[in-house]
Formats: sequence, C-alpha cells, structure tokens
Amino acid sequence: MRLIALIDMDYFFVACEELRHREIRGKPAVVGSDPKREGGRGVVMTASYAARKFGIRSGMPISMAYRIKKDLAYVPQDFEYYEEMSAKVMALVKTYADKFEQVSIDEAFIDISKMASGYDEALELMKGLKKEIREKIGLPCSIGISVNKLMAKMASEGAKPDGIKVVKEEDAAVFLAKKPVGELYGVGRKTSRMLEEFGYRTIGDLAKANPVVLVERFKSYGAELHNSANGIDDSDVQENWEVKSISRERTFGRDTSDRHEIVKAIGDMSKEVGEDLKKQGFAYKVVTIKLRYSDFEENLRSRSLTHRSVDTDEIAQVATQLFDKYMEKGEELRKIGVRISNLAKYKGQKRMTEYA
DNA sequence: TCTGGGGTCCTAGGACCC
DNA sequence: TCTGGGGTCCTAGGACCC
Repeated sequence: MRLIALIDMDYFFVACEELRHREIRGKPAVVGSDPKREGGRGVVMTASYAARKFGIRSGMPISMAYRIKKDLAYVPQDFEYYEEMSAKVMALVKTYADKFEQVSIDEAFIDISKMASGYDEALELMKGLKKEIREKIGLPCSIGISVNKLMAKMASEGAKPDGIKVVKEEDAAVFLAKKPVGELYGVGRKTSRMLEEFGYRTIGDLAKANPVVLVERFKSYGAELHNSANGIDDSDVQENWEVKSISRERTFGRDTSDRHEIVKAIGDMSKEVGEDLKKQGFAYKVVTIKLRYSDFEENLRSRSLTHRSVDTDEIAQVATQLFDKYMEKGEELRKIGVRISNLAKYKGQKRMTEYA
C-alpha cells in the first residue's frame, strides 16, 4: 500500500505577511493589489480567515472586497518574500519524504510509504512535520494523508484550517460520496455545470455512473472523471519535474492602444523572462504573446524559431513582431503577455546546433 | 461583483514527409 | 485521375489549478 501526503500551507501569502506585520495577526487582511490605486484592477490573492468571515475570497475582484469592507488590511504582494518562505518550508518537508513533489508555491506531495508502515505511523509522522513547520517557521498548514495523490489532496481540503486528516482506502467512497461534483479535483466551473446538466450532482452520483456513458459524453476525460470519483489515481509522486514554459503578463492601469506603452511592456517582460531562462539554464524554441482586449477576448499568437535559442534579446524582437503583425488596429488592450516554451536544458559547453 | 498572474495538460486542424 | 495511412511539427484555444 502506498502512503501519500499533501502538505498545503494555510492562507499562505497573508500568513507570511503576519510574520513580519504583527499588527495584522488574526485581523481581516488580504494580499492583493491596492484597491485605491488608479484603476483599482486586480483580485484578492489570499484572504485571512478573519476576512473570509465577511465573505471575502481569493480570486474576488479587489474592488468588490473594498466595497464589502473598506478597513481591511490591504497588503501588496511580495513574491520574492513568499518564494523565500516557501523554500524554507519545502526544505523541511523534504526531510520527511521518501519522494517529494512541489506542486505550487504553497503545496507539496510526499510519498511516505517507506517512512511509515501504516496510517497510524503516517499520522504521527505528519504531526511531527506540522509541529516543526509551526515552531521553526511560524506558519500553519493542513495535511491530507491517503493512498494516492488525489485522495491526499481531497483529505487536505477536509483538514483545513490547521489540521491533519487521514482518509483510509476503505473509507474513500463514503468520504467523497456526498460532496458536490465541483469539489472533485480537476472539475472546474465548466465541467461541473455540464455534469449537473447530466444529473450528476454529487461525486457519489459520478462514481456510480456507467463509465461507457461518461466516455460518450466527456470523451477520454470521462474515464478519468469516473476514476477520480471512485478515488482511483495511480500517478506517482514526480521527483524530477522540469519547467515547460516561462511567462510574464501585465494588465494595464487602463486599456490602451498606445504602441509605445505596449512595446515597452513587452520589452520589460521579455527581459524578465530572459533572466529566468538564464537562471534556470534553458534554451527556448517558441515565443508566444497573449493579447487580452477590453472585452476580455483573448488571443494567443506564437512563432517557433528554426533552432532552440538562448538569445534573450530575441524574445522581445519576436514578441514585438508578433504584436505588430496581429494586434487589431483601433482595438484597446487590457493585458499583454509574453511566454517562451518548448524549453530544453542548455549546457554552455555544447554547441547551439545540438539544440536545434 | 467585474474579473491577476503563473503555470500545466489536452485537443484539433493543417502542413509536410515518407 | 483519384487515392491510402502514419508520424511529427506548428499553431490556436480551452479547461483547470493555486
């Protein structure tokens, strides 16, 4: 039997800010853009539990949060600081793992099949990890323990906030059955609406559904849905994960069609993308720009280079060419983005042609 | 209510080659 | 004159997650 845990940091960005701003501890606070800044565009990235009591949620427009509660503590995001804190947490988590996979800035799966011989030992082990994160770093987290990644993730949702939950293999079906389909990992708004239209309201409904019918209705995704609803997931904790793309995007303070302003933004973002590329030692092949217009219509335009490149100046050149070629004249842009992809490790000694 | 930024994975049509 | 498949790459878009 496998034993997998998901460590999920609680309200991570705000929790990090509470460490260095004692005055907001336990208070309603959010990390996100400044609602009083020009335009006031942006969303709540993280809300403290005290803020959630007022109905404030992450992803909510910051202007809406401001309407609900003007005297929230609005803290601007500081990703470098969160990355630093994340690295400290992840270093600790690794010491408790046979296998370790970081899935986001504040979440990681670990395989503890060898470190623990059963659910009880796994629970004791994770209590130790949780205590150490709290004492050495000062941050709260929630931990889910089960027999695969999917169930560990689902268990962690039930552990929040600041808890640990074990879901044994034999209890998985009951644990999932009554939850709405939208709570199943991998089911978002669109799919959950479609599922409900077909009459699948709970995860249990989906689990009992005929898989053949699900495949008819959702193609290959149908089979996956059926497995997930039954708590089945054979995927491994992936240790050697490599980044596949690097991107930056920026929303303008107000919509613009000013070429100078846009090209400047493309240049700035291309530079940042290029710096990341160098830091991580990759070569890239594809440059993509993302255009979001005033009406939220979004277009991607990309070009593949003939060879993999490490030339960071070329990112801005290609991105600007794409912009000039595809930007619809007279339209106003809300957001512009630059991405490089089709990455491969680049080792300085080798000649470029080997990466073609 | 009016909507960020960083990612991943999947699908699908067309081009091109054998 | 009309007709195959298979494989791979390119491009665009969509859904999802945190």
